[in-house]
Amino acid sequence: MKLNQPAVPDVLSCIPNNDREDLIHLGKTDVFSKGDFIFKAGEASHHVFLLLKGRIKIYQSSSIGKEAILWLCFVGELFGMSEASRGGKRMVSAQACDTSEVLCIRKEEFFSFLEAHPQTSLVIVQVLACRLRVLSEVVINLISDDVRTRILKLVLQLASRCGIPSEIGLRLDIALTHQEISDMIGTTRQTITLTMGQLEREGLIAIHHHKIHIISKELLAEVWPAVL
Amino acid sequence: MKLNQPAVPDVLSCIPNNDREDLIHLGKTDVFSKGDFIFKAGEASHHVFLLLKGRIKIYQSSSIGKEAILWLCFVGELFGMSEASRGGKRMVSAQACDTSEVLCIRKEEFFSFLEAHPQTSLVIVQVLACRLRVLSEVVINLISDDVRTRILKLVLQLASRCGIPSEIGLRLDIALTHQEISDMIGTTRQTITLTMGQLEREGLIAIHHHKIHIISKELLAEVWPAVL
DNA sequence: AAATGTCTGTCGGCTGGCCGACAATGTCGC
DNA sequence: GCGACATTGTCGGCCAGCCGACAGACATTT
Repeated sequence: MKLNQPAVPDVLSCIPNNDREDLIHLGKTDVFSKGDFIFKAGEASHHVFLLLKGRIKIYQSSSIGKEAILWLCFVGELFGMSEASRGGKRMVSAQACDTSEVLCIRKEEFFSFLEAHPQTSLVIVQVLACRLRVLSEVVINLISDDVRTRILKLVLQLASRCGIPSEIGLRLDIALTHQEISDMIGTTRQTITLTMGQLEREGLIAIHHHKIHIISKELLAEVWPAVL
Repeated sequence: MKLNQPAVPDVLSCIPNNDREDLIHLGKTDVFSKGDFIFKAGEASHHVFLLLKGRIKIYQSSSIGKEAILWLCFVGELFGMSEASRGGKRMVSAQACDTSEVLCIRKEEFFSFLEAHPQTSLVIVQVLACRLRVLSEVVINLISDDVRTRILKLVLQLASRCGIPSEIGLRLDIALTHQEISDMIGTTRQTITLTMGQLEREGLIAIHHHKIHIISKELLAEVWPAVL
């Protein structure tokens, strides 16, 4: 199964302390409730966003109505930057998965901030590089793995970003619908229902209160090598 | 068909003039012949590379032996950066498609150069952002289009990067094998042979001397809207 | 010109996963 | 508690594209 989990730098905690203060004062905070859009594909891109609280999904819709979730954004991460850096229209949409607090920064201010803070610039380079690696991994998985494997890899990947120990193993601390999972690995809702059912029956994972638990020793060993 | 072709900033021509000089003096030039590896997956990543002449393909191999070509690198573009920024092993391989001249820069020197040249840093951010958009597009295409559409989109995409006018339409100025094409869109060599044959018979494209020519008015209109 | 390797063309069988359809089971607002 | 809506579970039919196999076409080397 061998997972190359690239460290995902969370911007806020990676930049120099005084830069952080300055950056936060650059924007104003907005609150979005579950389901609200921070921006939609097609809109002009004037801002860059920093997630202070909650969870955001970044996704792109295809011409035939399919949606691909390209990135789940956790606290401390920056988003909406790759389009803002070019200007022009948004290609992707950003939607709140939970009630979320977002710092909105005008792109002109953000980029002149970067120009004035070279160390933070380097952090941004690393963040983008990291996303690039993750997305490359998604491409490889799409072309070479079947759905079962893709689900397992997704679960492991998520575990390393938001897994918390529980009585029966490791719980992924986010509630996902089958539809969302399928949009993350490029398959259909029905296939997810089917395959996750199999994985559950095989004793690899369990679902409680809409959250995925990793319960097989083998899977746990991949995310948690230190403990076992 | 609607193609979102993001401008691909070629680093060399986008950075300030004096930065360019300095950057070039930072590294030493190496020559690779067709088929040579600039680096391979699994190696330690000590350098960042700038392509001065030729063409490089960046690809990743999966556990079951499939290869995904993630990026074709043209003159002026930087590569090997996203892994160098993290340190650790290469996840992808870089192989010369033609005889190529490459400027090799030690990563420490490169990143301290960036820190000292904030404007160039911003260009790098844009380059990465651009790759990210292209790769997102790849993901979307993989999950929602059939092979025929994926081939057409690839052809249009390549046309905008290396198309040159010819008597019968637009010629893509690179020789690609069917195997390479299939690695770029995530399918098999046989399917490419089959589908490209259909496209040729339909009069959309033509192959001469191993190079793809776009000959249908409709396709040309997508890459060349100004001319028609 | 023989030998060797790489690339293209073609075929048939097989199957993973898509699609539509429908029922059952939450879940939320009022 | 009761609709209204979102989510999950399940099934059968169907087909795009995978896989293996092999033959011919080129190109390169010796």
